[in-house]
This record gives sequence, C-alpha cells and structure tokens, in this order.
Amino acid sequence: MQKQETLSKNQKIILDLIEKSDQPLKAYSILFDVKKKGINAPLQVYRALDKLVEIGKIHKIESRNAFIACKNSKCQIAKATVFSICESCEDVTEIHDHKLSEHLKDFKDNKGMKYNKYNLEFFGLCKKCV
Amino acid sequence: MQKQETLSKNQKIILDLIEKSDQPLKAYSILFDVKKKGINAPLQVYRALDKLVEIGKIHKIESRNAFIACKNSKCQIAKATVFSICESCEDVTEIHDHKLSEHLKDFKDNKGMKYNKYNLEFFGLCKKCV
DNA sequence: TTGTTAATTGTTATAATATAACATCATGTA
DNA sequence: TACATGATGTTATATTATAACAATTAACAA
Ligand SMILES: [Zn+2]
Ligand SMILES: [Zn+2]
Ligand SMILES: [Zn+2]
Ligand SMILES: [Zn+2]
Repeated sequence: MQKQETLSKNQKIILDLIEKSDQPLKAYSILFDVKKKGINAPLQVYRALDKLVEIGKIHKIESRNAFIACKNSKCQIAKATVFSICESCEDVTEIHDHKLSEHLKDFKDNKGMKYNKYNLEFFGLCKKCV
Repeated sequence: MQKQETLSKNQKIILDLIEKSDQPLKAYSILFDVKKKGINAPLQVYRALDKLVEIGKIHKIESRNAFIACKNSKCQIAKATVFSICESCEDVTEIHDHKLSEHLKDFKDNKGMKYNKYNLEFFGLCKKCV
C-alpha cells in the first residue's frame, strides 16, 4: 500500500469540523459534535487527531489539550509551531514570523542535540482583554 | 496575612522529591512516592504543584504532563521557559540561552498582543540516542 | 487576646483526557 | 489468490486533573 494521499472518512469528518472553527477544539467536544455522523467512541476521534497532527493539517495546543487547524499547509511548519494564547479569553492564534522561525530553526544547544521539531506558546492578554 | 516566604509542609515534601530527580516526574508518580509521608490524595499533590509552579520552583513540561525542578531560581524565568526533550529516551533539559531569551522576550506579533510568559519545547534526539 | 482573614490541609467523589486490546473490513500489491 | 497495511468499530480501562465541602493553621489588627 502506498503512502496515503487522501484522508479517510473519519479523518475528513474531524478535519472539517476543526477547520470550521477558528479556535481550538477539545477531543471530547469534537466527539460530541461528530456523534451525528456516526463516530461514537473517543478512540475514533483520537486516532483521527493523531493522524491529522502527523500530517500537519492540525496542531495540538499542548497547554490546553486542544486542537486547531493549520492555515498554512503549504509550508513545512507542521513540526515547528508558534502560538499566541490570551489567558483571559483563551483566544489562540498561530504565528508565522519569519525572523523568529529562522532563529528557532537554527538554534543549537551546547549539548549536541539535534532538533527536528519545536513548539512555542506565548501567553498574555489580547487587545480586547488588556 | 503577608505573602508567604516559606513553603508549607506538603509543598516542601513535594519540592524535595522533585528536586532529587533530575528528570520530570508525573503527578501520580509523585503521589505514590509521598504516600509514606502522609499525602494520600491527588488533590494534595496538585495543589502543591500549582503553588510550586506559580512561584517558579518547578516547571510543567506541557507536552509530557510532568514537572521538573528549576535549577535557576535566581533569575526571572519562571514565566519564560525553554526545554529540550529527547523523543527517544525522554531526557529533558532546561535551556538557558541568553540570545534566545532576548529574542523571545522582545517578540511582538502584529496583533498588538502583550506577552508576559512563554514556553518553548524543542524535540529531537539527544547525543546518546542519535 | 480575640476576632478576622487568607492559606493550607484533608477527604470523597467525579470530571476530563487518553490508550489497550481485540475483532473486522477495505485496499493495494506480490 | 493471499498477503500486508491502514482504517474502523467496540468495550473496557488507564491517566490526568478538578469540584465541593469541612476542618485547621498562621498572620494580622483592633
Ligand atoms: Zn500551522
Ligand atoms: Zn483575550
Ligand atoms: Zn527554570
Ligand atoms: Zn535520548
């Protein structure tokens, strides 16, 4: 079997839902919403989420245990993500900042570690919440 | 009551344990270890962890749901953390890189957001695991 | 030193997040 | 065909975290 190009049924259903939201969704809220489409168990949701994260269609917001669609699927940032998170209204935005990316991409620590991935989360108050 | 300077009994017990480990510990593993000291319930552990995180004595590794002692309590980085994580052996190291800190501290997005905190996690393979 | 407040503790129950294990089905390839 | 791989469906369970409430302790001021 060759590497899958098209998403499976469950993966499509769940990606659709996440893409319709501009804010992160939690796994069990996704589960609730897709029950009407015949997806009944947490594992079905988590399997689709894992796959979608792996291929870069969505990202996990680690500090919130929630998943947001990537708006930038053309670039290679599936494994290099930056988010801003408002601690008041919980608004999350994916950040694409070239200078910052360059800086992080090239970062080397003093222990000879090779990085192939990073995740950066900024916290603060958004304009509305200041 | 004025701002607390000394840790409470449970906070001390749990900080002690975390400081003895150079690797992150999970809440329920901590709970298991401190049962002999009379701490019996998850909530007692989580309350102490919350406090210790708040005052910067420990950090949470968000992608691992685990807690590690800060070795650098003199500086103001309680709210600005950088870690390297080996995806093979799960070794975690806190990184203090002046140039990187400066870069992140000064970062402004194009939405007028004020950041007071960030967390960056690098993933890869450590020297031993390459 | 007594009343007041805030922080901490103890306890039981429960919520929220995530995975194990196993059976079945679909599809591409030898 | 038959074999391998990926996806699905299902039940049960593991792991992580919080709600709600009562009791205790520590600092402070009147
Ligand atoms: Zn993205
Ligand atoms: Zn906000
Ligand atoms: Zn630290
Ligand atoms: Zn390693």
